[in-house]
Amino acid sequence: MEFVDIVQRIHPLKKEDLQKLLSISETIQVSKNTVFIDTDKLSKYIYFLQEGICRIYYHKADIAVILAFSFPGEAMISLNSYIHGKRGYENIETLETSIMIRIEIASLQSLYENSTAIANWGRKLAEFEILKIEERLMQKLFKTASERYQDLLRKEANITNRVKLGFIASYLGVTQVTLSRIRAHIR
Amino acid sequence: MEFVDIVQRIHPLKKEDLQKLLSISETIQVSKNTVFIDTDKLSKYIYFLQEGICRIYYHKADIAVILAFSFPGEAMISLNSYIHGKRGYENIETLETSIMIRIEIASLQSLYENSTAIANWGRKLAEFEILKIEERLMQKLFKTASERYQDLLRKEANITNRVKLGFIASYLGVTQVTLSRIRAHIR
DNA sequence: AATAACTTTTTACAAATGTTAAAAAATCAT
DNA sequence: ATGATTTTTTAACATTTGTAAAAAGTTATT
Repeated sequence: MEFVDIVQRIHPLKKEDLQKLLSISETIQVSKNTVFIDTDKLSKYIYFLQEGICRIYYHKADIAVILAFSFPGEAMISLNSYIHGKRGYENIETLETSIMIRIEIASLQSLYENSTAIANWGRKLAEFEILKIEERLMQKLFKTASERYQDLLRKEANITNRVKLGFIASYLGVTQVTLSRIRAHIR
Repeated sequence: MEFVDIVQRIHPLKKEDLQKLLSISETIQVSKNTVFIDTDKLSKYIYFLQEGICRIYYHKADIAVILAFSFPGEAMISLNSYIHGKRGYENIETLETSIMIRIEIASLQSLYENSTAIANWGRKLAEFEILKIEERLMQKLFKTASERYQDLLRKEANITNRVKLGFIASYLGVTQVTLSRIRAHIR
């Protein structure tokens, strides 16, 4: 998906404002298994995934718990860095070599202060992030691991070929043994 | 907490912009056990709780699952109404007679279009909501029901006098039987 | 092709939570 | 205050999920 389309889908901008956003964005390639947003570090950038797949995870004691996978078109940020300019909690890692657009948060924020349209774009960006997280929470509250596994397959049919089952089990909030039982049961 | 303080804590506004916000807000009293945001209905307002306590809940099949309690100072909205202007999923009900400030969403949105400062206020409001939901999700992922119960007591020591345990169990995501076991174990 | 390293499934058993029902305790209304 | 209603706890049993270890399957490397 083109970055311009990702931007316009959030909140339509006139050429002039769009140009301002594009002028502070750059496309980068990140190789496989690279942690580009790191717990306890300040993240200077907001990223938009264009190609590839990433995992967002947190550390609980010594094990990693996967909160979500990111697919093309989605924004990826360290929430605490973006919102408070402080060190964050999430790790985000590429699971495949990925292409993404990054924007320096500081530059974006100065656009927010100087353009009503871009401030509203930033508002819609935040609002859509609310819906994304809300969706995750709802899924967690209302659906069984088995249902969530089947939802994931429906959304990304070949994810089991791209992401190992241990990661998917972590995302579902069950052990890999339980996921194996779910898989055995579905067939 | 005064509404002006709630507003300024989200994002400081100059007198002029603050005045615009105040001019479209009104204080209302809502009596106990009133559902003022209702599943499947469009909610025309955003609310800020000044006094009282509310529960945010969803219906799963025939039972209600409590997502959160709202305390003074917090915003309460039907997310889908606020963001998409469509019917929402959450129910919000007063558990005590409450005082709240309400603002018509449509009026607020026209302020967003015409004031950069208020657009940025709306952006910060959305960003803080992200953090609130993120916090809920994190608690759900990383903490046991027992830990979350103790966290709740630490935050609102007398909540067990104001909210029945069946509601607290629903919020914790366990049955009331399990909550009784937790309480018996803590003592 | 063979070995090593990693991933996934299976098994057996333990621990935690749910379900249902009943009893006990607390609260409310007259 | 007393009986009625609601809320909370306890008990017994069923079900689900976790833990640990072994087996089977897959992928990478020499």
